[in-house]
Amino acid sequence: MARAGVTAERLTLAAAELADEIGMENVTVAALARQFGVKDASLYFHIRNAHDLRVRVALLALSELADRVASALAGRAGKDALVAFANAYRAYAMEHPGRYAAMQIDLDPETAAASAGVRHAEMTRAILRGYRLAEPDQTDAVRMMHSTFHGFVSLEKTGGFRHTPRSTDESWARTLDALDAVLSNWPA
Amino acid sequence: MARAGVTAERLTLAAAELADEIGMENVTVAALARQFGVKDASLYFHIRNAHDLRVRVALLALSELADRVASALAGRAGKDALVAFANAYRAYAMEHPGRYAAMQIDLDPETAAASAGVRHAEMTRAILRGYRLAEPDQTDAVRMMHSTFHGFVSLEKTGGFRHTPRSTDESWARTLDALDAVLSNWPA
DNA sequence: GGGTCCAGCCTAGTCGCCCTAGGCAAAAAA
DNA sequence: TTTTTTGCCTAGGGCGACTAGGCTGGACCC
Repeated sequence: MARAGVTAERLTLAAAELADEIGMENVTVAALARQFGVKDASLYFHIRNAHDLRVRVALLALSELADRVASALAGRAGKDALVAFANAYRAYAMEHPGRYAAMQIDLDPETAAASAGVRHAEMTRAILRGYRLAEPDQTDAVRMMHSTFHGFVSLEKTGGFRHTPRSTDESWARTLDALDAVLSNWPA
Repeated sequence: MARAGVTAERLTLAAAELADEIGMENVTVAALARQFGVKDASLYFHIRNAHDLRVRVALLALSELADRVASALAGRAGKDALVAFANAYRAYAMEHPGRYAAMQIDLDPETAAASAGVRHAEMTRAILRGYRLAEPDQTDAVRMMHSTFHGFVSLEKTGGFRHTPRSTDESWARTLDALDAVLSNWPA
């Protein structure tokens, strides 16, 4: 019998693409097996279980996102860097809704510590160097930034902004202006 | 055979409480039936299907949250109102993680239009009256506010802030200060 | 009080998914 | 070539979503 050449990496990538097409909640071990022309039981040689698969997709997504943010950030500083970061983040979420959804599962601490989430956090802090914030304001500002980005993207995707005609692109741009303003003048 | 007295309302409430205890993703029709000492098939007389149940829980949660925000807001204005709104929002999400998770499913437009989400939106706009913002800045500001609240709560819950020792309560308070500052001085 | 109706429960059964156990053949190693 | 490992298979159990069809307790009507 010809072997399908399944590996954990190929499974993870296929799961990520499937997630972007049909939604993460519909990515099942059985559906994935079908894509490879293989029985579902066979996949358990490569992944531990369904949760393991989701974690792998989340880690892939975190790493891809960190890469995109990193290259968007190259050579920029201040508001320029803030906007580049934010746009890279939102663009990734819009292009890859399934991967973005996968990123939201909570990883156990050691997995999270070994993930690209760390690079992500470092880049966020790097942006704030342009705004000269000392601790603990810096941590608070990082958290606010991240909250704004994630909250906006998440509400946009679940239709939380649909009831108003205003363009979400415009609102996004103005939100970034506001964020820049408050970071430049962080209240005591 | 003694009747269990199941109604759609009681099912919805029980599902909401179950969600807060074991997580929305574990609220199944079968589990709910067990709580009522009834077979799962029997529940289909009261709810259309599993999705219908989730929508009912979401609507219940939206309505409860709108009530709490409304009473928190009574008699307040300006930053006072902003903080009261935000704290009511976050407190609800922390007390009722399952209900909060249920709120995130996307409702079809007409259901959403008939939901308490509308009251919620009105109250958000009411807060902004204290900051004297005209359209379209008002809409942008509403979106930013909502993004910040939802993003913060959501990241806090999925452990996105765990890698830094800083108290999340403190960060939350400072984030609200920052939001107040930027709303008071919205960039042109 | 007896008959009718039907809401509210039931059993039985289908299907899809998750996962384990054990078998067999192809590919790789010895 | 022989042995080992690897990658797939079939079979099967458990659980959840949902449908079809049957029984019954209680409300209403005469």
